[in-house]
Amino acid sequence: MTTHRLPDAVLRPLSDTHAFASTVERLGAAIRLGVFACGDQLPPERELAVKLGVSRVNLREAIAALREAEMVQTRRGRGGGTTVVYAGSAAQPMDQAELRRRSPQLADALNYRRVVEPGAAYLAASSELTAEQRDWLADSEAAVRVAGPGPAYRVADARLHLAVAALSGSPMLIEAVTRAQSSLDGLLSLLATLPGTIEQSHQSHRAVIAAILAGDPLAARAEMEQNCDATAALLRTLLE
Amino acid sequence: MTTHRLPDAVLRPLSDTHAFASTVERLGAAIRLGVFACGDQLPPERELAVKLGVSRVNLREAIAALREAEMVQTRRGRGGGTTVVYAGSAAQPMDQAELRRRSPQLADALNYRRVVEPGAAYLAASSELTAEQRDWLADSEAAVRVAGPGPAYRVADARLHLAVAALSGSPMLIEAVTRAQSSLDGLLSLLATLPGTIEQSHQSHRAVIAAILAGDPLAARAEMEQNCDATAALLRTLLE
DNA sequence: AGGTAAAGGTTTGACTGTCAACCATTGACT
DNA sequence: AGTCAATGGTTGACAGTCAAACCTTTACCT
Repeated sequence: MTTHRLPDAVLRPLSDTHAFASTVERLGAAIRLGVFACGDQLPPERELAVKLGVSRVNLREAIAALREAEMVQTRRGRGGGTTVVYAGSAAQPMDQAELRRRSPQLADALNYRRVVEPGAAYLAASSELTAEQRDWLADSEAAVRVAGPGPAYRVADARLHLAVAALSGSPMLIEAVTRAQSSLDGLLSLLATLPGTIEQSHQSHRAVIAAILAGDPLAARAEMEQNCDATAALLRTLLE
Repeated sequence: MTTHRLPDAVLRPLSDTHAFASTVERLGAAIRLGVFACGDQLPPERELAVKLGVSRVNLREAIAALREAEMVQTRRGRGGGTTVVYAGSAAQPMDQAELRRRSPQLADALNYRRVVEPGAAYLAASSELTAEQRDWLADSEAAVRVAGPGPAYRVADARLHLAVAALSGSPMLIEAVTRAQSSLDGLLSLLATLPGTIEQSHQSHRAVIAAILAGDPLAARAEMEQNCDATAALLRTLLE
């Protein structure tokens, strides 16, 4: 029976070995992806610890690590807190060695992304959006167009994709898109410097957002698929 | 700026507070979903602990819990081990109270499933499948047709869907489909007793598998979407 | 100036999970 | 019968995690 492959396919170690490392990873990803923009303040530690589901002690260790990496600054006292600094360029594009080493996971993430992001776009287009939500989408799209090449572009792009995911209204899909964007961050940063690619992406984004705002799920999905395919095609050549 | 919603959408507590509970959950799900069929032996504890990424002590506690629930039996000594018994009917269909309580999560899981399962079917249809893999698919589909209504049907159905996911070759998608199936298990068990529904599913499954074997990704996805939509339509009426 | 509130910083003790080594039981082989 | 090997069962030391209480710093308000 070939069915015996199922256990090996399904049973996997839980990635979350150490709460500390996992928190560094998640918080770092949130900052790199622009969930917190440069200059933003993180929520107070007590609050953030609850949101992340870790103890304050551990969250503090994680923040200390990010401070070490010069991604955040901390001020004490009333009105103090932890401030994001230098967001975006903290994601150094991968070098060749790392690319080759992580090639299988990256290829997987590209496939995954091609499934979940169009799915999120589909759902977002199916939803009744409030005026505020429509503005958010439009603003995010405009921000991508305004951002020049480089880290700023990458951050704006991630924010747009996460906004689409958020408007899908599905927590499981939001998490999925976040994971995909996070896994591919180093890779997508490589594309953020190619003006030709960026111009193409602008059109693609415009089409996706227009379809979502028009309430056309199939079109939104198709356009998002095209967007993923276009970037994936460029990236796969780097993954030999 | 409405963008301030991003942090709340993205930052979520990690569900995996206790390794023990999490292991019971994952192992139990694997058994309920038929990853291990009734009569199968689980791998030796030392091996399984590694695969699940938990200590042996914790795995043992989890197995003890499953033994308490009469889902497995354990024999000591050489050739001994833990054997799955009673697989499938251990998933009691949810009652009204639980349905209403978990309604939001279930609705989310239905959406999620509608994205990831068709995506997995698409990828599986895009892959070059070995003869063995093609047989696995065909056998899984036949097993669903042979299974009568009730728990046996639910298990065979889950195995088929997981097989499709496994053949997508994408670990991230396999995990996604596993999560979706696991979240919806209690709900889908409710449908496993309706002969009309089952007959409809048979045709749907046949179409999905045929499209995958024919190497037609778009058709495979479309058919899987129809399958998800059909069950979701029935289930959503239960989620008021 | 003084008080208060809001933040980060620190300490402590209990709990949980992990790891490694060892024990006990059973079947299979010689 | 005797031995071995594979398996589950048990224990104890160590490290990670957490919750809660407390300290320190700082800005704002009166």
